[in-house]
Amino acid sequence: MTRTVFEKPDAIALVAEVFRELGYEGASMSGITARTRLSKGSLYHFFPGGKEEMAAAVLAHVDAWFAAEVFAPLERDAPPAAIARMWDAVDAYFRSGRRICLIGAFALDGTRDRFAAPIQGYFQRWITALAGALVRGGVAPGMATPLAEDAVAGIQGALTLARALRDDGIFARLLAQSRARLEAALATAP
Amino acid sequence: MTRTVFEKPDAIALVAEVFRELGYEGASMSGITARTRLSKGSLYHFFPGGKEEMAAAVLAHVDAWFAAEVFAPLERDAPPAAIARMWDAVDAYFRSGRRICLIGAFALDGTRDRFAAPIQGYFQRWITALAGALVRGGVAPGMATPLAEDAVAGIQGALTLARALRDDGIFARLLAQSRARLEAALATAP
DNA sequence: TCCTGAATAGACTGATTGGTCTAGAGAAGA
DNA sequence: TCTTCTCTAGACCAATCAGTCTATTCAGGA
Repeated sequence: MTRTVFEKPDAIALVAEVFRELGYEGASMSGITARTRLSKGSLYHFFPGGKEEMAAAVLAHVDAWFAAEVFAPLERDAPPAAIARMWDAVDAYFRSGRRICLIGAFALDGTRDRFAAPIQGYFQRWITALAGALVRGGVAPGMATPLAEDAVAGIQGALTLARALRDDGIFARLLAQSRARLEAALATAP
Repeated sequence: MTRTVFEKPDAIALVAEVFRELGYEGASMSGITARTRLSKGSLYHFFPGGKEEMAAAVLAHVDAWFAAEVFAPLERDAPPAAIARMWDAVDAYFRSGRRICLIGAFALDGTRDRFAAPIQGYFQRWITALAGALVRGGVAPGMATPLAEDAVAGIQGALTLARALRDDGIFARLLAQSRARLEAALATAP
């Protein structure tokens, strides 16, 4: 019998795709084993806490990606470049709306209470980092947070509409509108 | 033994709240019977097709409410009044973000494929009706659809953020921003 | 008053669930 | 080569799942 050896990061990425496709409750252990080709033995070896630990690991994995590619640049780099990078990263990550935001989906799900802290932390940090970049870019502090909230909400809404309408163009169209609003705010800033 | 008699519309409303709370996959029959206080006998009497028929009835019920309270007025009434009514209806229906959009949640869920047609129809009609009202209000046809898409996406995103952040104020704040954008577009229209 | 049929309650069933456990494969160091 | 330890395979388990079925309760018409 051939033995394919995985490492934990591989397992997390595979499991993430299953949760993305089926949702937390919809992803049964048999569904996960079938799609990932990982046996129950492997899965429980990597995630002794079972499904809940798998989901927590997946959320942490997504959060880490955004922290490195989006949040940290927003907190660190020059505002216009960091914000431009954010839009590009978002479009690439969500594959023009064909991929969903697991953290957003979990927020709407019955799963919300179980993972409240990481879900809240992810969005909170995103909004705070973006608002901070806007302020550093010259936007009035009182305007920065509403603008940031609007941009993040716009992205989540765009993902919902892209999935609902199965329209490949709408995600990019909506992103372009949100992006233009932020750039207009930066352009009129002192 | 006391016998509490329900009618189908009552059953639909009760079941809708359970799906809202637990999601489609997360709502087991025992969970539904426990929360609605309807026995399996009653449930399968009203919905012989089981869970799937329950969910379809619930989606149709939500769609009918929006059709009557939002879409038809947008298609029929004077644009500024109809659009104002839309914002008020949305804020009231979603209870300032404490209630979620079942149709939006199903769109992100693994349930999406099962209910693709009603989900797509709901959002499509909303966007078309709103864009039509904007055009009748003097907005350039080329601008109306992007504006309408942006408004509907903004509402869905606001629901996601309200749930994720557990912030009672953010939903109203985001709605006010989207509303102001539409009103600005109408005000500058000829 | 007796029917009829809609509505209800909940025991029951086979399939599936999340999770456990044993057996063994294979890589790495001694 | 032998030993050790990580990882894999999948049989197995109790609990729960969606769905069926029978018995019963009522309300309304005849």
